[in-house]
Amino acid sequence: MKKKNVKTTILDVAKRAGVSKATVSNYLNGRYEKMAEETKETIQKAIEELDYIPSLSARRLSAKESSKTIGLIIPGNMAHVFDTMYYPIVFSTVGELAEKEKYSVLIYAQNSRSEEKNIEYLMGLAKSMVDGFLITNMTVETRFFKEFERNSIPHVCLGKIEDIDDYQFVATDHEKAVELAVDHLVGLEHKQIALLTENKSSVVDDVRRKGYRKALKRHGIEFIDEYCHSFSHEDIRKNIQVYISRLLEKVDRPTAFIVPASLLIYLKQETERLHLNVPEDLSIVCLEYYKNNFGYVTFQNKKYTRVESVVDNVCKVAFDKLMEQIHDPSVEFHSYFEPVKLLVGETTGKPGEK
Amino acid sequence: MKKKNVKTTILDVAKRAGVSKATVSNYLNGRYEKMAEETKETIQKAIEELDYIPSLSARRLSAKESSKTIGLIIPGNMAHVFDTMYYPIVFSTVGELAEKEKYSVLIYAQNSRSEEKNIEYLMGLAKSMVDGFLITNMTVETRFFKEFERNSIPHVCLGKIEDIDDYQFVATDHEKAVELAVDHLVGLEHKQIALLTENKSSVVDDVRRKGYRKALKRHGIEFIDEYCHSFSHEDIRKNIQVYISRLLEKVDRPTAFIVPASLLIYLKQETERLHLNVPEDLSIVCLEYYKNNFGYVTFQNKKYTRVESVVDNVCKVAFDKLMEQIHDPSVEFHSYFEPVKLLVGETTGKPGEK
DNA sequence: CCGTTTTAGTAAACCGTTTTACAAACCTTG
DNA sequence: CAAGGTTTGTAAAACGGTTTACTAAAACGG
Repeated sequence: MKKKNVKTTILDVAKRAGVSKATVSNYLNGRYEKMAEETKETIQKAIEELDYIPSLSARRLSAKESSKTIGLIIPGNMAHVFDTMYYPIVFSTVGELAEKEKYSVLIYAQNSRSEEKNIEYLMGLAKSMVDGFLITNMTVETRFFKEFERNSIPHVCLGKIEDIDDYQFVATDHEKAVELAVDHLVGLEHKQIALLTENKSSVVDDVRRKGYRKALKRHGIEFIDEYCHSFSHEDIRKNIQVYISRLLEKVDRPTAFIVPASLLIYLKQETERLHLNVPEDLSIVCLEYYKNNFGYVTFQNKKYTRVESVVDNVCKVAFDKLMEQIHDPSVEFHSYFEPVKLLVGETTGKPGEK
Repeated sequence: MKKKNVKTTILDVAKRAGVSKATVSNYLNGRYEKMAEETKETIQKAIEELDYIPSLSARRLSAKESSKTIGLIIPGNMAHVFDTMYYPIVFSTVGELAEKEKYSVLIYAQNSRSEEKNIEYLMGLAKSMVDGFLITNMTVETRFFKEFERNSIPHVCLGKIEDIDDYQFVATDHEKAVELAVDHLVGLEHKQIALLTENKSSVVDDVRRKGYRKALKRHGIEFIDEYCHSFSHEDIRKNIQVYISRLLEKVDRPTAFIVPASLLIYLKQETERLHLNVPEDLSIVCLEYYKNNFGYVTFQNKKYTRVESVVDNVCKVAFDKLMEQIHDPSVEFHSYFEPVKLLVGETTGKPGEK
C-alpha cells in the first residue's frame, strides 16, 4: 500500500538510470536496436525501483493516437433477451477482438432517461472518449443513426432493423435461415410445418415469421396461424409445454418443426412424453446461432438438422468493419449478412417414413 | 461526411476568433466571468466553423486528470446467470452512476485464455486505462484480489465469496435473507419449510442453503434433504415443474416455500394446477432482489410476503466505495452487507388456517 | 595512426491542453 | 488629468511523453 502522491515520470527514471528521456522512451517502446545490454538493465531497474507507470494521456497526446476505445451500446433493460445467449456472446467476442487490437470496450447501457439525454451523452463520448460505436440491434433508437451520420462517427449496427435502410449493419439473415429450413422440409414432402420462436415481437422474431410466410407462399402451402407461434419471455416460463403438447396432440398436427436452439428442450420434452419418434413421426430443424448451444446438440443421440449462422462471426465482421471505418473514414460501407447454411442431420426425414 | 485529415486545435480556434489560446480554454471550461459577450460569440462561431473537438489526452495530461474510467469485470461465459436479472441490473445501475460522476465504464469479459493472461491484461489496464475495478462475484479468480492488493489498485467485489475473507466486498446478505424467511415462517408455526433456489452451486446458492440450515437448526427443525433443492440452468428448463409437483403431492408436503423471484412462476403454476390455496394450504415467501421483478409481484392478487434486498443499492454502495478508494487510497475499506428486510404480505399464514 | 563507419545515446522540438502571473485599455473619481 | 479599479485578455510555462536530427566515442580498415 504505498502512497504515491507525486507521480514518477519518465524524467525521474531517466535521471535515476543516468540516461536521457529519449533512451527510456526507446526502451519502453521496445526499440532496443541501439541500446547496450547494460543500459537496458539499468533502466529496467530504475523503473521497478520507482514503480514507474507511463502516462497514457501523455503518450497518446504525443503519439497522436486516439483513445483506442469503442463504445458498445446495449439496452438498459435486457429482460427480453434472457432467453438467448446473445449478449454474453457479444460481450466476450467483442472483448476478445478488441483486446487483440489493443482497443478497449466501453459499455453504454441506455438508461431510462430521455432519448435526448442519451444522444447527448453518446455524442459527448464520441467527441472525446470513443472512436466509434457498436450498436446492438435491440437497442436501436433510429435517431442514433442520424446523429452518428451527421457527425461522421463510425458506427456499425449488429443486426438489421426492418423498415430502416439507410444505415450500416452486420446481421444474421434470420429470414433466409427460416426459408432454408422450410425449403429443406418441403423438399422432404412436408406440408405441415410449424415455426416456434422466442423473443416475441422482437425484430428477429418478425423477420423469422416473414421468412416463414414467404417460403410457404413460394411453395404454395397455406399459412396456418396455429402452426406459427412466438413465445414471450413469460410464455416460455408459463405455458410453452402446454402449447407444444396441444399442437402435437392435434389430429392434423405438424409433421415438422422449425425451432431455435433455446426452445429445443421444450419440444424434446413433449415429444418424448408423447412417445413420438424423430424423424419418423416428427422432423425437427434447429435454428442455431451460437457455437456452444448449451450442449443441446443432439436429440436422442441424433444430430440435429440445423440452419447455422454463428453470432460470433457477425460480431467479428462488425468489429472489423468498425475498425475499417475508424481507420479510414472515407471507405464505403456495405451492410453485410452473415451466410446461413443448412446442415442436414438426422432429425429430418420424409413424413411418416421409417 | 467531411474528411478532416488535420486535427483542428485550440490554436486554430484562437487564431480564427482573434483571441489567445487561454481565452478559448476559458470559454471551453465555462469560465465566462471575465469575458465579453461578444468574445464568447466569436469563439463559439469559430468552434463551429472549424468543427473543433478538444483533445481529451491533452486535456487530461494538462489537468493531471486520471482516465476517469472504471473497469467492470464480468465472466466470459454468462450462461449460468441467465435465470436472474443480475447482470442487466449491474450494467445499467453502474452505468448510470458512472455517468453522473463523469466516469466511463470499461467492460472486461474474462476470456477463455489462461488466468495468467487475464491478470496480465487487467494489470495493464489498471496501469493506464482504468482507475479501479468492480468485480462481479461470479467472476472471481482469487488471484485477482492478491494482485490488485499488491499493486494497490482500487477494487470492490460485488458479492461475498465464501472461504475468502481478506478482500473488500459489498454484497447482498443472502444468508440472512433466508434466515429471516425461515424465522417468519416458524413464527407462524410452520415446520415443513422448503427452499428452492436457482443457480445451482453458485456462491449465492451455497450461502442461501447455509442460512436455511442454520435457521432450521436454531429452531430445532430437522433438515430434510428433499425440501431443499437447487436448480441448475438446465433443470429449470427441463424438470422444475416435475420436481415441484412431486413435492407438492407428497403426503407430508411442505407447508411453506421460500423461493427466489425468478422461480415463483413455476411454483405458482403447480400450485394452481393442484388447486392449492395460498396461504391457507401453502405459504410462500419470495426472495426478491430486483426492483422490477418481471412484474410477477402478486399471487392471485395477493401481495407476496417477501424478503427484500435490492441489488441496485448494492451496486450503488459498491460504486461509491470504489470512488472513495480511488479518490483517497488511504481510506480504510469496510466490507458491507446490504440490509435485508422482511415485508409481510398476504401469501403467508399459519399452516392449515383459513 | 588517421579517416570512416558504426554504435549508443542525447538535446530539443513538439503534441494540445490548462493555468498562473501579468498587463493593456477603459472607466472612475477626487 | 493622474491615480487607481475594472474589465478583458494574454504570454509562457507546465503536463509527460515521442521523435527527429545530431554527435561523441569506439571500432574498423588500410
